[in-house]
Amino acid sequence: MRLTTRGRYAVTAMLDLALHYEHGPVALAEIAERQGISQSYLEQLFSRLRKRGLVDGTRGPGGGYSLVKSSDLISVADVIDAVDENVDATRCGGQRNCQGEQRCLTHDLWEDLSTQIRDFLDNVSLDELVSRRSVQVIRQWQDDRRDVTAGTPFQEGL
Amino acid sequence: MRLTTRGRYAVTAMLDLALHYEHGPVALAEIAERQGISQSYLEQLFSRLRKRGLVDGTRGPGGGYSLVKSSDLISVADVIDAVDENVDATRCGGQRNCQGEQRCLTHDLWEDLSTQIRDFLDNVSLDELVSRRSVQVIRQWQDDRRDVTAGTPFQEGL
DNA sequence: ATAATTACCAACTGTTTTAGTTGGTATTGG
DNA sequence: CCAATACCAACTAAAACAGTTGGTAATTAT
Repeated sequence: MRLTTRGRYAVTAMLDLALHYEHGPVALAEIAERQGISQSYLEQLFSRLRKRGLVDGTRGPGGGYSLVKSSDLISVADVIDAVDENVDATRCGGQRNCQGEQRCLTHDLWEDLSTQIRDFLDNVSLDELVSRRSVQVIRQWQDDRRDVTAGTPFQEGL
Repeated sequence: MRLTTRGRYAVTAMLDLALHYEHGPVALAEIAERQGISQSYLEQLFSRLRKRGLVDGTRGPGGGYSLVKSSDLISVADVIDAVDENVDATRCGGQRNCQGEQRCLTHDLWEDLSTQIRDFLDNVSLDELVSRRSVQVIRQWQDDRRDVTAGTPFQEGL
């Protein structure tokens, strides 16, 4: 399992969606503003998320994205997998037997670690993240801020 | 804790060193040949490893690198830390409080995961890797191959 | 002394990935 | 019809990665 910043972006965006999709679809522009991620970069991420059947897009005014499954059925690992589908065929990127007859010395080590990471992320659902207090605090902050200073983004965290 | 391919290279090289340093210092040329890593790239990695006090270089013919501490006192996490010292100040790269007042939504998640990974890698010593059967098998293969086809590298695994 | 062997060092290079931009088309609600 | 949205492909700037080049310094063997 690869861990990239793109994966982190995707999880953040999906969590934002999980936090706001009760009132209908959420526009990417909203997520982009709240989370400080470029909208067209989000488009690329959501294109992959949609192809993996995690989200559903509806066009037109009032449109946006919504979750296909309920948030307790989507794990963080699901999101990362959807977005990091790229496979690094050249090197021993983790899940690959390095070359012809031989494996690299530390192959098993990285495979063990990868399993460990996957186990961890498989067992964290979006729903669980939503219910964390630390998340709720930030949600409140972000939602309030948006009401006051709509259209003036300055923060750009993950 | 960041996981990069550079870290993997470093761990592989350090493991090679742990496997061969009994007969005195090991030249980078040897490690480069056995593990299929470019020698000057290894130089860069060992420069960092030396500054962290993990290895010691001796110049001149018969020279090379040796471990400063015994291999059971060097963890995989030590090696990775030495080599990935670079800090990503701009984004929430893991150990950083993302911006002024606010943290990113998933900050705690990544911090938890990072702790998990560190716990894992802290508890794997080079010595433990040396004693793994999978490592011994590859070691045998690599050492044999070198005796026969010295100077003809074709494999380039991690 | 000299030559060979090694570490050590800094600057440069090609490739890939990342994050973002630009400029569109398609669909839909008001 | 118009505005808002998703959807799409091609391009771009910057960074990271892996490696190269061209050295200097120290040490051993001859």
